[in-house]
Amino acid sequence: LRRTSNKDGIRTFSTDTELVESRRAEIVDDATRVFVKKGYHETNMRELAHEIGKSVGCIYHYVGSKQDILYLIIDKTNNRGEHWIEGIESSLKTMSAKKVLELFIREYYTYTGIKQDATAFAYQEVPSLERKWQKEITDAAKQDIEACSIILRKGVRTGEFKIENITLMAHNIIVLGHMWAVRNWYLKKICSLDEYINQQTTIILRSITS
Amino acid sequence: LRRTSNKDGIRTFSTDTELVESRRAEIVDDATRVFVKKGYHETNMRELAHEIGKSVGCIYHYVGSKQDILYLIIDKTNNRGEHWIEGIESSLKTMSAKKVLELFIREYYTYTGIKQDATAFAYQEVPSLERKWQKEITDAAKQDIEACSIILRKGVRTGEFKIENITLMAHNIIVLGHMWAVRNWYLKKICSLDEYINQQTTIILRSITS
Amino acid sequence: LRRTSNKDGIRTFSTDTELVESRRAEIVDDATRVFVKKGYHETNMRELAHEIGKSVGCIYHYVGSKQDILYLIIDKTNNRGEHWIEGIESSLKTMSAKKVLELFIREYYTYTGIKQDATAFAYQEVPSLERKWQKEITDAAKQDIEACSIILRKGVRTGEFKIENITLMAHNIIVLGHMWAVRNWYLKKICSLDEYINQQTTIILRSITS
Amino acid sequence: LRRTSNKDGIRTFSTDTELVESRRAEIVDDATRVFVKKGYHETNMRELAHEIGKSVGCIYHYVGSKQDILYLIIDKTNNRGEHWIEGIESSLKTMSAKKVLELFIREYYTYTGIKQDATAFAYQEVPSLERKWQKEITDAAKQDIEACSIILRKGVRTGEFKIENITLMAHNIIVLGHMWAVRNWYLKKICSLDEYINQQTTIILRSITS
DNA sequence: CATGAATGAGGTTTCATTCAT
DNA sequence: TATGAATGAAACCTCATTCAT
Repeated sequence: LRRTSNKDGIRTFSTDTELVESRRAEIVDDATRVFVKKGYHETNMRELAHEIGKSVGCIYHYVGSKQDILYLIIDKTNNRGEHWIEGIESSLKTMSAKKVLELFIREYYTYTGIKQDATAFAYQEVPSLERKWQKEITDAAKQDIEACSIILRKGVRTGEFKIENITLMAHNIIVLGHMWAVRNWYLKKICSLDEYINQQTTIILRSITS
Repeated sequence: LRRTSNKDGIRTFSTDTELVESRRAEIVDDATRVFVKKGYHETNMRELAHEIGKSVGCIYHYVGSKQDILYLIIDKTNNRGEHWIEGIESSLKTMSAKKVLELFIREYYTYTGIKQDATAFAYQEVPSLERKWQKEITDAAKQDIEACSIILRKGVRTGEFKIENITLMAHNIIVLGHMWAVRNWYLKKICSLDEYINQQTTIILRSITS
Repeated sequence: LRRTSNKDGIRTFSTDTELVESRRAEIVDDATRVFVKKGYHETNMRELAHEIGKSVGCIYHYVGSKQDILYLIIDKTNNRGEHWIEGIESSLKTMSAKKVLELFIREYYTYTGIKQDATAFAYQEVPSLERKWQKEITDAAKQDIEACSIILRKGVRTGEFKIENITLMAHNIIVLGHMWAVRNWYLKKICSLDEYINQQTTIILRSITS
Repeated sequence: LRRTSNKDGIRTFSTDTELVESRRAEIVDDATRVFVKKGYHETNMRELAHEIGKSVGCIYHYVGSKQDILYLIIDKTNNRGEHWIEGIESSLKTMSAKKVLELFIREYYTYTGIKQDATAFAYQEVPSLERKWQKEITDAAKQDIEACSIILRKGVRTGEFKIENITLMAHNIIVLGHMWAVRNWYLKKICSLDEYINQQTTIILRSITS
């Protein structure tokens, strides 16, 4: 049996693209749960298969290796950059930068909070991806910062914001969003996600409002 | 299997406490370098031994397992909480909270920056420690936040600062320090550590100055 | 590390009970041959796997450890107590104790003689089992002696035998059976198993016939 | 440092024969205790050294390898054959074979009983000696049987005994002596060594008295 | 002579991956 | 397509032995 190769560069047995997509979605979602709970390196394929209710063989029909699953999980937490940018650019036409920033923070932090496990997991496991994929992942990550930068730049241009280093500020905003997931073991004891969003928004705005 | 154990609960064959201390220090320092470069899970004990110029057997004289090394590395990046607190409390007697905070940020970020690799490594690998040790590590981590909180509380009391949620703010300050290490792949392209410290100090102060 | 375990408390990855039974039977039989020839401690798992024509991984599907194999081998030479007792009790209803004892000796010694290697091996290796299993093994061993005691007691009651210490005599009969295997390096030079059985029967009967 | 070689063919660093003898005696006696308790294969040299209050290096000054110690232990439980024979032959000149046999059994069983641990240990570990030494050990073991045979032969000649197979009978007598040690886990619950000797003597004599 | 730190080959066991069914 | 038994390379760790002190 020859293995075919799809656009992700991840091998499959099946050529039925739709089936591959749907099975992969199942595998990735379930594996995220399992890996987050037990750890990627600490979970072997037999356990994974058992936990997600599939056979080892079945998994390998839709995915070329264990690391492929890791890649798919991490990739899924990241590939939103373009998505944000589109929305932001149109919003900026009708709203103040401050308003757009508030909305962006709420949306981004909520989104990250929903995918909390996967986000925390990504922080942890990116370094064990092959270098080739690390590049893809970090490129995607840069898009989030770029999206945020667009808002900040606009605000500075309109005089709403006063920011010394826009990229650094955008970076701060993005990583503080991630921290809800990464440091949830600490933060969940001091506030809810909603409070976190409100309070961080206040803090951020105070530090950039001119 | 008679092995003595020292205060860390980490097994060793040697009873010469001083030798154990010094050999462990060597192992931990060298292993940090190797693990950071190649990854903890991706480096096997033979490679590690070769890279650090010791034999496998020699390593296992001073350490009970591979994970013990991981623990010692992570522990070393964390056990400073009490240290900060002492200095802070005495400084607060003679300086303004603002001044102490500036000094604290500079010191903490510099310290974290020097141990950049170990700090980033800790973020990545804490989840693969046994639960027992995770507790120890997170307890130590809380002390850093507590140290910072002391300064913020004082500033609020003296009216220098205006802060809605002190713990959250302290948490922000601490994690932004860590981010220099964790996100160095991105940040090093936009500023130096010194610039990072200066700019973050400005941002933080703007967001809390009353 | 999810592994199911069957009634023996010996771990396996398979849930197919029948397959487990049959593969274990193969492993135990073949391993007995190999261990007897090369020694348990002197044979490593790679060699064992090679000699029995299975892969190392395959062995570990059906058995949790090397010592499990040792236990299964030793257990197999022992778990017959109940079996004997049944037959003995029914025989004693229709035959004289002397006749039953003669038959028992012949059967027991023949059985032990067939499993010569395993019997000798058990004498040698029981001490290297964990204490928990040593108990199981010695309990099983006691049943053989009990089986023999039943015959002797009956004979004493009917006046056929005159025995000072029935348990000791039963013990003698059983261990002299084992000795064919354990001391075969010596005994095989002086008689055949058949001669051994006949002559020991004569000796035993002379010492207990009233 | 070259290693010299003494008459046993066991290497030493020291050429001071007397010191070697006395240190070896200490090592062998203490090691017997340790190996009997924890098992030969289950005790490593570090543990052994610790338990017998010597350093690893010190042991290796007087003994060439771990197996050498095993050999010396086993050898010590066996090399008595000639000793018995001498005494027996002179006794037979003045006493009846029956009387000499009684004395022999008492002495041999007592001697074996005193060295119970070493005797049991020898049964267990002979197979893990190199073939060359196994030969030496079994040759020594044969001398015990030969010693006993001399008595039986004399008794048959004088008409005191009636024995079908003298060697087998001698073998029985010897191994029943060993069994006190080997099966002590069972026998100690049913009689004392003294009772064991008395009762076995009775049983043996009943089976050979004409 | 005595010590015990150091060595590294080799032990047992795990586990990603394959492939016959 | 789906299964899970089988594979064997490679992981972690042990331990008999050496040798500088």
